[in-house]
Amino acid sequence: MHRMKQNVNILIVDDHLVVRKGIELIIKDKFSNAIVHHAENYTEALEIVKAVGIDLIVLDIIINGVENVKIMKEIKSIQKNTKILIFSCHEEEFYGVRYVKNGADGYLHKYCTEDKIAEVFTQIILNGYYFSDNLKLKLDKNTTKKSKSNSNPIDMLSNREFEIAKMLIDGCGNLEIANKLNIKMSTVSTYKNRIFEKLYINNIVSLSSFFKNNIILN
Amino acid sequence: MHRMKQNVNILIVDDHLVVRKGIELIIKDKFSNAIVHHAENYTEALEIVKAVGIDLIVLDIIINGVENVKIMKEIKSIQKNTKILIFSCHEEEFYGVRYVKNGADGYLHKYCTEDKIAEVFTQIILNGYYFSDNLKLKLDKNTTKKSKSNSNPIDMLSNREFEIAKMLIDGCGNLEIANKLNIKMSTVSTYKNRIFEKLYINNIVSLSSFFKNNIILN
DNA sequence: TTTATATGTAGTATTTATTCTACCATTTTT
DNA sequence: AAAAATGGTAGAATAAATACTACATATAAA
Repeated sequence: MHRMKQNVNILIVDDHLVVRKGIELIIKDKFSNAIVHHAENYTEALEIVKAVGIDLIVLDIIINGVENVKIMKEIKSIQKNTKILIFSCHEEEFYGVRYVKNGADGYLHKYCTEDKIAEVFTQIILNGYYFSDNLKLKLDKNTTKKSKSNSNPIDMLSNREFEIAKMLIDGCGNLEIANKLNIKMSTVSTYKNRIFEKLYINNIVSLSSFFKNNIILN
Repeated sequence: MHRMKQNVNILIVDDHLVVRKGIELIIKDKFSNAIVHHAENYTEALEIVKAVGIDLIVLDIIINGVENVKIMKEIKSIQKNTKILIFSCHEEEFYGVRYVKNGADGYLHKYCTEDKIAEVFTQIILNGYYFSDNLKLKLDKNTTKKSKSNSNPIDMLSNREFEIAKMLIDGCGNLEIANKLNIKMSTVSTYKNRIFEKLYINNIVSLSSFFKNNIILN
């Protein structure tokens, strides 16, 4: 049977002071036993993780940043029991699976109530994780399939998919790509869909920033 | 000579609870005479403006929001002395001129220190405005010379074009945009063309990197 | 105060993109 | 070895995007 530790060390990582303050206020209000630490960037965050025994990290994610994944791994390698809660203003629907697969123990949208925050924090501290029902479902689907989750998601693209992804990023339209590669446009569409599915994205802007942040272009 | 009113009514408009809480905490800490109101959307905000004499509104600009400019005008039409401070996580470099030209009395980045917040709030309450040096410069250029040539090309976009550009960057499709803005898809296409022409580009990836590259990070 | 330009908006015809299904040849798993 | 994915490819129907034209109104220029 679980019991809440006497003191819970919580680290809030967010580059906006007001957000940190806001989270802190809510946490302190609900958990009298919480010790709240602040970090406004990943470097600072890692220093604190190294110095203090952090139970829960509230992490703001930079969309499509490779840093996100990297930092989660670093955190876990320093203190494998530290729980990571992604607290983002981006839709769980699109990013949840990817982050959980890469080490997050929970995903919470910034647009949520005070009570939700309390609930999620309690759950993640007591049970070690918190996933919405929707996210649970998606994770199930995804786990049954074999996953190369540890590596770069872009590695999951086949050669042809990769080739087409690059052309899309270059601003080529489907028809143009079809002509250049001597395949049908519908085929290009099929690839496009598969690429988007594999990377959990849904538009070309995301694709391009995804690639840029992973420095794989060319 | 100015003197701080006995009570200052401040309205914080932001869809994220944590942000509102954070701002409130800082404000209350610095201004004992502040009465803080919350609104999580524009409808709520307008109701409060109508009901209470608001001195200062802290307004989050919602990217892709139709409402940004419109709401500022509505606020001013209800209470022309209400000061509007844009408090955004988006670069002033990018949005500042546009919002100030449309009614904002100040622009502050969410990424700022507690002291900066205090300074800006004080200034805007006492003097009625706050602009960074950089923003002042840009505003001058934009007012005296009408040459839009040496300023940011993005400023050449009309409000509507700008609005649509942002939505495109966010990955919205034409139809989606048309529905959100209650206009025809062909109209969106027209805008898209004009945007591309004005910026000498021809695809959305370029558009997004165009915008990103025009953001001067602090 | 005309004139010209910019802006917000559509209609329609046409071009492109997407969806959904499907096929076959490799790989991988079981 | 048999079963299940993966990867490369389309066809056809449908949906979405674009080009081009057009027309008020607002705004700036002459």
